[in-house]
Amino acid sequence: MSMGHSKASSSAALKRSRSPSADRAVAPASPNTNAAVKSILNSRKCWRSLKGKEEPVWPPQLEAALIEGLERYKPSESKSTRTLGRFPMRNKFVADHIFETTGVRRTPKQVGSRIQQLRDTQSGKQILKVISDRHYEMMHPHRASSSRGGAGTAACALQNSGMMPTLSPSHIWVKTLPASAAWRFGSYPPSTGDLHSSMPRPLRLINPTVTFSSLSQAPCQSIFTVYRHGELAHQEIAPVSITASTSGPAATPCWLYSTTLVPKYWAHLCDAEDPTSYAVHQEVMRVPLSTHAPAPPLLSVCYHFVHGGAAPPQHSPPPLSPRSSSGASDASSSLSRESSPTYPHDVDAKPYAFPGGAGASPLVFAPYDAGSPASPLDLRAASVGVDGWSYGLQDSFGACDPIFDPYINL
DNA sequence: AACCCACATTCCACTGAG
DNA sequence: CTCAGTGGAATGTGGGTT
Repeated sequence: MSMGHSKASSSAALKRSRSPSADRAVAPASPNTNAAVKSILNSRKCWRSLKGKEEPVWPPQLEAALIEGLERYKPSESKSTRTLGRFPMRNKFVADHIFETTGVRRTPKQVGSRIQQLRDTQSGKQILKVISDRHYEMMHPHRASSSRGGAGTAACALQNSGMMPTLSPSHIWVKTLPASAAWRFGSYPPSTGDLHSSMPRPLRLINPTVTFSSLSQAPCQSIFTVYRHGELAHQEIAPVSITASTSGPAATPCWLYSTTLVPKYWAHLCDAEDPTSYAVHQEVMRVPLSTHAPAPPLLSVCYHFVHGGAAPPQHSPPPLSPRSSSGASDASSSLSRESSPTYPHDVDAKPYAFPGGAGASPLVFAPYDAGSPASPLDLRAASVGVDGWSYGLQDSFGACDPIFDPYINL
């Protein structure tokens, strides 16, 4: 029988190499997808490259797009779906999704092959099981989810299996202009979910000092990973300074943690004509770093740069099903509630109610005071914010809830 | 040399349109 | 009924590791 598929990638994979950045190279994606992808990446032992190229066949960003595509896929009602337990057009959907999100073409056959591989790994099996369980439930909504172990997300599978690797990042969108652009005021209404800076500026006009707060003091450092077009571009560790503040709720003393965003790379970002091609992932880790029992980061944030005049991508970070189907950013989703790891923490996790912020909101984004254009990229408690936009964290230190669905308070 | 692993290719069962 | 299209299991391939 002739194959009905286009020939899968004529360039057979001939080279293997160590992960391009397997330890932490996860392209910025949905926090939940990130968790799943991280687990998959952690279980990978080596990477094959396309023939004649250094490019891996399934680099982290494609892996993320694949998982994301699987999450987004909704099976159509068909006989084959019901009787065979198959998912019609799933591989094609995923292949298209990969192309749409990464610009890289992978054939449905390659997708199928990769999925087959994933099924052979423990973490991949868990992830695929949860995803396919949800697909089954879409086709058989009357069946109780418990019969198949419950529907959820790939990340949920990891958490349930105790494999949740790390805290998933919050996402912050920084409206920016090309390096050569003249700075002008402008704004657009925020979309849902994540944080957005209030006005577009060239990066060089932003002071890259990031400040956040906690009710307790713990020495830590920032690990920055810079991605360009989803590819690892730079990595560095930066110190975090701690200062005392008395501006907490009801005059509760708290600590302000300050760090510079990618200090060795910031100038490079400022010079970039298209800063939107970059994303910066920050993880704040307790120091000294434990060598025998790797701790999850205290804080994980992805900074995205978007064109000032344009609305930020609605799909990035791509929401996962079932959240994607509703389009809602739901901080109380079952996922977020179920996903708190049990890592023992010794740091306070008390809420910090910022002025004007919702009591339950993990993040508070305070309005910009347009009076001072010397604007640092100021991520700090609203009560001490001077300029730019303010950013506060609740429950972040030690709580490690992977979902920091922020409230935007503009 | 044997083994492992990532990925490609082949084969098969099946659906659905014509 | 035929056949194109599809998903998935089985098998093949080739480079790295032991």
